[in-house]
Amino acid sequence: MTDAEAAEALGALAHDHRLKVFRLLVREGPAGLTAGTIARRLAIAPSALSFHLAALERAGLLDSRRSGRNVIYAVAVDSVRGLIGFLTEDCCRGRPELCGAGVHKNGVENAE
Amino acid sequence: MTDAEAAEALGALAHDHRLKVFRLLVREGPAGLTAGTIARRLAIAPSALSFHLAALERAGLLDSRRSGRNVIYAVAVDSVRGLIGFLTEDCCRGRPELCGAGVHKNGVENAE
DNA sequence: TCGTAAATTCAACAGTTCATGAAATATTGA
DNA sequence: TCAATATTTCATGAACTGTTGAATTTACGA
Repeated sequence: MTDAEAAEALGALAHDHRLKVFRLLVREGPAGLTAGTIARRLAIAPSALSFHLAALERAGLLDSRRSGRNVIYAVAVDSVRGLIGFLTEDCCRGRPELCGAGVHKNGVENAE
Repeated sequence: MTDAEAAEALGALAHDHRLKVFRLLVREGPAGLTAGTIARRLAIAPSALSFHLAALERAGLLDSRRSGRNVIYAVAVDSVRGLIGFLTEDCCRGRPELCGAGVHKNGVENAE
């Protein structure tokens, strides 16, 4: 992943409507939702939603597939994992104890 | 974390210079680097860097502290973790097997 | 083939963001 | 206090982004 690709993905998420769409689709998982369902649930005008879905898809965060008259959008799981890995790459120069990362390895999370 | 806070943080990361600054500081960990060092390493004009550091700090992604004539910037570890958690919250409605999340629990990562 | 539904595209406008370089502020040591 | 160093602030203009509603495209069923 290049800096430019990561910046595009982050920019795609950096908008209230798109972030809500993204989080809604994260919850749905690979099954996804139709554009119409998303528009109704989030009360976003169809043309605005289409604009935002296109931005998320262009950034690689969503995949779409047609199903009859509907278009189903779903989160692109691998891209999201790639983006998160990119952000935390080589954290603390490989000494995760410096920032408390890595506590997941024994299944214990910080209380918060 | 609210949608607006998350969107601000993501927007702060959605720029080539700021993303490079952030990733550099992730590598350095809590020790951080001075503004001047960052400017030199990334070849960014001081005034532009200051603008970008301020955006990252305003978004809660960096902390700063003064040390003599220098200002040291370091990644705000907890905020970053909070942001990532926010993005993946309730992933696949709690069935991580649907998207392959959770494989970390046994220490095995997807080959990629 | 029509009519309807679902989604996308388009153009215009308002608002926001960013690079630049000059000026200002903060800190140190002579 | 003065000069030097580190950093920030500010004004400008160019480029980009998001909203709106109308028009268009695609698919389905009668």
